[in-house]
Order: sequence, then C-alpha cells, then structure tokens
Amino acid sequence: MDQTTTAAILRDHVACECADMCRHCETRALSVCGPLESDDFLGLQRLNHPVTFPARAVLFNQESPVRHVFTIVHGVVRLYKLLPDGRRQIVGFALPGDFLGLALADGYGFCADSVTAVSACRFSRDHFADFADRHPAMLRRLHDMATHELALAQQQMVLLGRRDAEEKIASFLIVLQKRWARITGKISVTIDLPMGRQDIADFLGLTIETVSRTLNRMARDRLLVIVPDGVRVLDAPRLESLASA
Amino acid sequence: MDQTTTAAILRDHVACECADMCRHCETRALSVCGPLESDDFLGLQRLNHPVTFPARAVLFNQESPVRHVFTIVHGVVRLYKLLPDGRRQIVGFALPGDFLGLALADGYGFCADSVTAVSACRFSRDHFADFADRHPAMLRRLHDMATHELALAQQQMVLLGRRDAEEKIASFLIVLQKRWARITGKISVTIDLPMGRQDIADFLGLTIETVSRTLNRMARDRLLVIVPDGVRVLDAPRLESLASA
DNA sequence: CGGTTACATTGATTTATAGCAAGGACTCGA
DNA sequence: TCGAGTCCTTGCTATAAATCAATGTAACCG
Repeated sequence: MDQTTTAAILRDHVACECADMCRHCETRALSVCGPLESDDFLGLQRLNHPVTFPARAVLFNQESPVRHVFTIVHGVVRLYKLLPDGRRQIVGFALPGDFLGLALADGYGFCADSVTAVSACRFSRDHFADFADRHPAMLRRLHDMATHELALAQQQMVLLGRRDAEEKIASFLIVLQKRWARITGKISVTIDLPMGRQDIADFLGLTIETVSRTLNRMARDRLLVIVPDGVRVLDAPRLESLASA
Repeated sequence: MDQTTTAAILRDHVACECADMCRHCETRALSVCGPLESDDFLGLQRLNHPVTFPARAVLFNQESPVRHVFTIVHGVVRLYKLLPDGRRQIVGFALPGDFLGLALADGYGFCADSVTAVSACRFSRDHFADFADRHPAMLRRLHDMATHELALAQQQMVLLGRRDAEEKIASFLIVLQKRWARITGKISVTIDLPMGRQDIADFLGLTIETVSRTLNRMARDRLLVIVPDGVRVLDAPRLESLASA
C-alpha cells in the first residue's frame, strides 16, 4: 500500500468519527455488526472507539491482558504465535470485515500487528461481551464467524500438513484472491500481497527462500507475473488446479 | 481398547437407554449439555438418540448432507479431510465429551469414523439447532466450545508448520495425556494410543515410518516405553520441554 | 496349527526444503 | 547523489524426512 492511499485511509476514517460514521461503512455487511437492526446498530456504534495504526504497529500480543476486541475496517493485520526460540507461525491475516476477539478465554492466544496502515473499530472487551449477551442475533453472528474461522483453520491444517511448497503458494494466492473479491465486490487477476515474503513463509510453514524460489519459478512457468506488492495471475486454471490438487 | 472393554461399553450404553439415562452420565460435565438445568436438560435428553458404532465405522463423511450432530460418550473418533489424490490430514481426534457438529454451514467439512468402538448421543441437526436457538445458555456453550476448538486448531497450525518430528510427537503425547486426564479425572503416566501409527502420522503431518522411528528413538533414549496400544512416560520433564520447545 | 492379514519396525536411498552466503533492487533520509 | 537499511533473489550445500523395500510381530481363522 503506498503512502497516498495510507494517508487517505487515515484521513477518511478520522473524518467519519462523527455521530453517524458507521452508516456508510463499506465494510459493515462483511463484519460482525452486519446483521444488526437500527436500534441495536446504534447501540453498538456508541460502544465503538475508532482507532488507526500505522504499518507495523502492535495491536496486542500473546501475553497481554484482553482489554479490547476489534473489527478491521481498512488494511491488513497479521496474527501469529511465537515459539520460545523465535520460530513464528502466522495463524491468519485479518482483512477488512474480520473480527479479532473470538477466542479470548485466557489471553488473546496470539499476537496481532499491522502489516499496512490499519483502521479499526475498537470495543472494550467487557462492554462488547455485555452487548452480545443482550443481543442473541449478535451471539449467533459471533458463533457463525467462529465456526467459519474453524473451517478455515482446518483447511490450513491440510495445507500445512500435507501439501508441498508449490501447492501451498497456489492455494494461498487463490484464497487471498477470493477474500479480496468478497471485500471489493469484484474478482481481480491482480492479487495484492501487502505482506512480505517472510510473512508468507511463516504462514505457509516454509522459509523465505522457498517462497521466493517458488513464486519466481511460477513466474518463469508463465503461471503468473510478479508485480510490486502482488502478483498478476496469467493461468488461472492451472493455478487453481494446483491449489486444490 | 480390548474386546472386553468394548463389549462392556456397548452393554452399559444400551442398558442406560431408559428414561433417565443421562442422569448418571460421567461425560456430562465435559460435554455440550453440561451447563443445562433440570427442565432444559430433560428437554435435550428427549431429543437424544443414543447410538453405538463398532471400530472403523463411518459416522459421516465430507460430502454427506448434515443430518445429525453428536456428542461422544465413549471411545475415539478420528476427523479428517481427504485430498483428491488420497492424501489425508486428520484434523482432530474426538474423545468422550467432544461435540461433532460445530461447523456445519455446508457439509460437515470433514469425515468422521470410529477408531475404537464408540457410543454417542445423536441429535437431529435441525432439532438441535432449534433447541439451541431457544436456549441462550446452550448457544453460549456452543460458542465457547467453538472458540476452544479454534484455539486448539491454531496450536495445531504451529505444530504442523514450525516443529520437527520429535517435537510433534512429544507435543501430541502431552496433549493427549492432558485430555485423558480431564476425562478420567487423574493424570496417568501411561498414555493410551488407540489410534494406529498411520493415524498419528496423518495428524502430525509425517509418514508412518517417521512416527515409528521417532517413537522408538525416544524409547531408546529412555524418554518413554512403548506398550501395547500406548506409551508409558519415563522422563516427563524432558518430554514436556520437547513439547513446548 | 499353518496361513493370511494388518500393522509396525528397520535399513538404504532419494529428495524437497532448509540453511548459508552473496549480491541485487528499491526506498528513504541526509 | 550517496549511503544505509530493508527486502528479495539466487546459487551452493546440508539435512530432515520421505520413499522404497524388506522383515518382524501379533491376531485371527479355517
């Protein structure tokens, strides 16, 4: 994401910190507040503390006490776990509409920091929990999101345990393409990759070198073209067959 | 699990198929019905269709329409996904108290079959969903279980993506030991492994040979002793440090 | 009891990916 | 415009685990 875009995002988000900021939120339909009706919606809106983060800012970490939950509005957040010796596993990338705070029994369980500049709706964990307890539709929504996350996590287990490097990369690209499509409303052959090679590696259980080599081999094989901060898909059928092979 | 035990389980379970079968259920506190009070509890009990399966029976598979949800009462079930070419990833082992049917938006998403003889509470998916919708405590419980599953899934991602064979095996054993401890109420240095080596391999993202070699090397190193259908832990501290390394 | 079967072990060899090291490309700030 | 920093790429080598191939072991059954 370039500086102009980043600045625009931050400005727009601050600009809408007025009474009715959520009304025109393009992320709303995708997010946890999507199914709420007028009164309830306003009630949740009152709990919202909009926040912005520059790139590489920490939202929270494994150990920190759980004070807030978030809905991402703009930007990309990486969620990861660290082993004592420094090895890192990224358990997911949060995109606009994603909710952070589903599994917070004791501690967040993972670290979260921004890959790009990020704007988010922040809620006090306790206030949000109270609200959810008083609104079954919200509880239901949270449960649906949790089970969806669970299904994604199981897919990721298959990927990590039983697929080779090329399949991992192909699958990663296709999944990301579809997630962006859901957010923007249109499929693009250019897939934005705001995260670095090391992040992709730590998500797929590979090293940075293997990610780089595999992407460049795919480019050599005319499956895709590597562009700044992303790739452009040339041979979608072949990529998809690798992804689901 | 030997034949005598298996027979006993099946007999006991059938024997309690009377009006008040759930009252003395030793699995109840761990399971989805744990938090229900008298009236609600009886209501759910009326929906229950107790079922038993011999070892290696199919409970459901990836494609089958979702008709039922289950709570496991006795025995062990493996949950797995298959790739088109036959590669398999086991996404979890369901033990007594575990609930099958959290993530069933479209299709179960995975296959489930019994490793040992199994007895379970079976509910119609629709009846169960209706019941949950009318009982917020149940909805809450389902959500808690879903987020717990999600946390486990994220741990498994770390294991699959960033740990070597020895760490995987050690972690698997320790986690299983703790799960059995929660179910039986006491920690045992003998860890029951009702699943075969191939199942362990498909759970940990290894081959059967690597599982066998690693277990036997651990035995040679006096970390544990291999016994029929399980292992006995000799050096718990060293095993635990491998598991969390 | 011998034969069949399923599962586990063990050894020899291969291979995909990790690890190491060097160089390249781009950004940013002085 | 230079230099420092960061990220990415590429070649070479090492290695953990996969693969291939026997062999071992125990349960079961006619």
